[in-house]
Amino acid sequence: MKENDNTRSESGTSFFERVYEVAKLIPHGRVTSYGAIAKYLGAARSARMVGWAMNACGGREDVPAHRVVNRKGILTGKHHFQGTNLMQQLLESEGIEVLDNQIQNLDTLFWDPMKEL
DNA sequence: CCTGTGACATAAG
DNA sequence: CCTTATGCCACAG
Repeated sequence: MKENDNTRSESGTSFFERVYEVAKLIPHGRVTSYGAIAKYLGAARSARMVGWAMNACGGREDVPAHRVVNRKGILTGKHHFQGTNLMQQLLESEGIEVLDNQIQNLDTLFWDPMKEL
């Protein structure tokens, strides 16, 4: 095996797609954090990549990016949605309480892929 | 190979 | 919770 596998663009299974896969696994009415997803993928320190993956998701409506928030439960990425309040609307539509861009009852709504899967 | 980037996480103030 | 700074890592060019 070559340890020097620069640019692992193999098999089309990029780190990004894995993020999308996990995002799709998020149950309705639940939320998770970028770090949790990153950790589940084996890259706990790549939480930023998770967010960046979402940025690249553009168009992948299959990816419920609105269910992914930062550790505080704040809708940090809402700026990337088309509507300023679109993200919140989506969350509320799933029965999630959102106040001032922050998810309420986060401890109850939080969904950890490491724990649930 | 190097540089830039980014929707985080953590620490310190 | 805020800002500021640092780390960290994968990907694009």
